[in-house]
Amino acid sequence: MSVTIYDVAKRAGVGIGTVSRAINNSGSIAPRTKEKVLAVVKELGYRPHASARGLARRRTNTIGVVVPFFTGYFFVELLRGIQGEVSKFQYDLILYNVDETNKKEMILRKVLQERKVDGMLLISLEMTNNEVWELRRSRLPIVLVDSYHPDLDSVTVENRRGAYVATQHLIRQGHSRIGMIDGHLKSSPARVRLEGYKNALRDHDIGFRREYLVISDYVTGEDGFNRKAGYQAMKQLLHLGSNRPTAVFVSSDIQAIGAMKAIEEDGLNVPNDMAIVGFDDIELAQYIGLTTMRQPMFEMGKLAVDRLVECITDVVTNGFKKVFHTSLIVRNTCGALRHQSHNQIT
Amino acid sequence: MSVTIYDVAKRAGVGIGTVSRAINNSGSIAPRTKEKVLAVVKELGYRPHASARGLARRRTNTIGVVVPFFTGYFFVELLRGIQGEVSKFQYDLILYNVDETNKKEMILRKVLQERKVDGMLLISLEMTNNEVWELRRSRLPIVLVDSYHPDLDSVTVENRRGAYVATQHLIRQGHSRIGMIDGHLKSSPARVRLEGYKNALRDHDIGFRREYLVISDYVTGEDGFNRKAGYQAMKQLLHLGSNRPTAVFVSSDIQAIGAMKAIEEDGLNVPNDMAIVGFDDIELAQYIGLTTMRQPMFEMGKLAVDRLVECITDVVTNGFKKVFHTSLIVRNTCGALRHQSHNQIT
DNA sequence: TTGAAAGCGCTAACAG
DNA sequence: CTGTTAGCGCTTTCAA
Repeated sequence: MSVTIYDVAKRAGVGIGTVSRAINNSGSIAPRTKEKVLAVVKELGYRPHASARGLARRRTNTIGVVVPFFTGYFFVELLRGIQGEVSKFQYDLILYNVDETNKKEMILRKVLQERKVDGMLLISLEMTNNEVWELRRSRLPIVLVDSYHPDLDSVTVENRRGAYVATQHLIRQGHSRIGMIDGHLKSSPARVRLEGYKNALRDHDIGFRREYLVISDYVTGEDGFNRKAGYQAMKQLLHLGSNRPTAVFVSSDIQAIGAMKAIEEDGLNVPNDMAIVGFDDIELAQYIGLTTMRQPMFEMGKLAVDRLVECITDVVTNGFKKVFHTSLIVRNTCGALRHQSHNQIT
Repeated sequence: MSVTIYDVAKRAGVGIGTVSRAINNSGSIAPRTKEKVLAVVKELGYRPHASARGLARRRTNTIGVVVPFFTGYFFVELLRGIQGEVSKFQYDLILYNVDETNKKEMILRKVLQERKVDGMLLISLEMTNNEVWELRRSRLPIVLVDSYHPDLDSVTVENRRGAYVATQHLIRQGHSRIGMIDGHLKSSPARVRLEGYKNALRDHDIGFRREYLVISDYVTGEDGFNRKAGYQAMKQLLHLGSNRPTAVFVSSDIQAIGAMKAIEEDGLNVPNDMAIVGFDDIELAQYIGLTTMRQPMFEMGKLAVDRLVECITDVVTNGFKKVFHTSLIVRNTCGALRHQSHNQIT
């Protein structure tokens, strides 16, 4: 069958212990022996069997990423960052998807007990205290990405501030009837962005109007951060007729794209009839000239992996919290550049 | 530490063999015993250790997906289909990414020898005869997706026919100066689509003009199926001035989006000055009204997994070839609907 | 420095 | 039907 450590040992005329030491540069081993063994390893094309090694070493060199649904573009960018960094550390990556069938608790329990992974990245996942307690008890290294819990390491973004700045930007363009389209409030970024939006209104003495807030949860089981949800939400705002807002802060770019479709269908113009600011800065935002709050998704993924690997390999103390900044990217949909030339593709 | 099969056995007052039989419903076991064991399993929250099981059983219940880069939107759709089906079969999914650092051969060898997965899906990966030979020798079940080799199972799409239909559609709109923007020719879909394009021209007595064909390989290391590449390629076509084509078949929607940006920047209009047909039907195609050839990405992923699992669990004969059909989705960028109303979001 | 041997936790063959 | 035992392939003491 496959070549094993015994084959290598026999061929090199040594014991299997020596082979193991050679390939792991562990213990002490004579340079000459090591060389000889490594030559045989290459000759036979030997590579340790992952399960055997995992069993003996209690480490799989695999990390798990748990994502709620395929949240789409945000997640893809993040995954890019994660994937690159993971493979840099010579780890493999298992993708766990939570949805209606695979409930979060089930997956977490499964992952914790099977010990198929050495650590986990939980993406945009709201954790209850109970769940956190279980996680900590299992001693499996965990890093939260795009969500927060005081007792776990996390990599997040300044959602409150970001939403605040976005809203403020709209206010500064002279708007006072400013709506918001948000994702489902079970998502904590969605909740926090709503706060930021409200704070900005309050600080500028603009009253919050319930009818100007639309929470997208159009499709059950999803988080509302998708194009259709944005489309539906904007339709709802447009039904307000002449009372409609003149500007809307949309909680994700992909929803903003849907929203703009709705506006266009109504024969209205962005930004003249309705100004829009999104959130995320996905690749397409640039293309369609969407003003948005950039979050450094790629870097977030990368950093989360760095931290996770650190937790796995070193003994570290808990309490890592990294909060990335968002930045306002002004393009055409907010009206600020109304009389300037279009931006270039870079 | 973690609860093992011994803990369960002791608590239930049986041997470990019995526990194993109970949780695997293998061998024969008295209903009462089984019940008792299962109760203890639940009580203790026992779950077999993946590595130990993998070692003993020689099966990991994991499948690997190898993708070249993150080919973007096409891949995301595919992954959706794959992920859903994989978890339906109770498998986990390891994502391997091939890029400059992680060369294809390295990854394949690694995967074949580590035996971390029970089977592999290779996405859009061109395989040499040599590689195929090694794959077959390893006896690891493999299914090719979006690429083809006579000696391996594969799930593909009618690229030639698709490109033919797209081009023909443009011809039928009255165009005779028809260009093509293609991905890098190391990608077999790119090559085959080029053939389809040429065939359509030939069958309609239109000469192939070298200057109307632009191969995007703008960014090294990528396959050209991205927005910037499409943008650059269209720029190049527009440099032809009044000799430029009046219609272009673009090999992927995401390139088409870039191409349309270039057209717009030149102050030209789609479809009046330049008609466009794309390929893929990614989610955004609908939004921007892009006429395109739809390929059933989700279904392709699903079917590939079905077949792979079949290969893993049953003894099957080689030679599975599924070719999905493409279908022309007429929207606004080809000019066919010039005088009709816009399409709706569905 | 190195070989031999004892597990790692589980499955599966083998007695009973 | 069920307990015992021999591996699965590797890492890691423990002597030598």
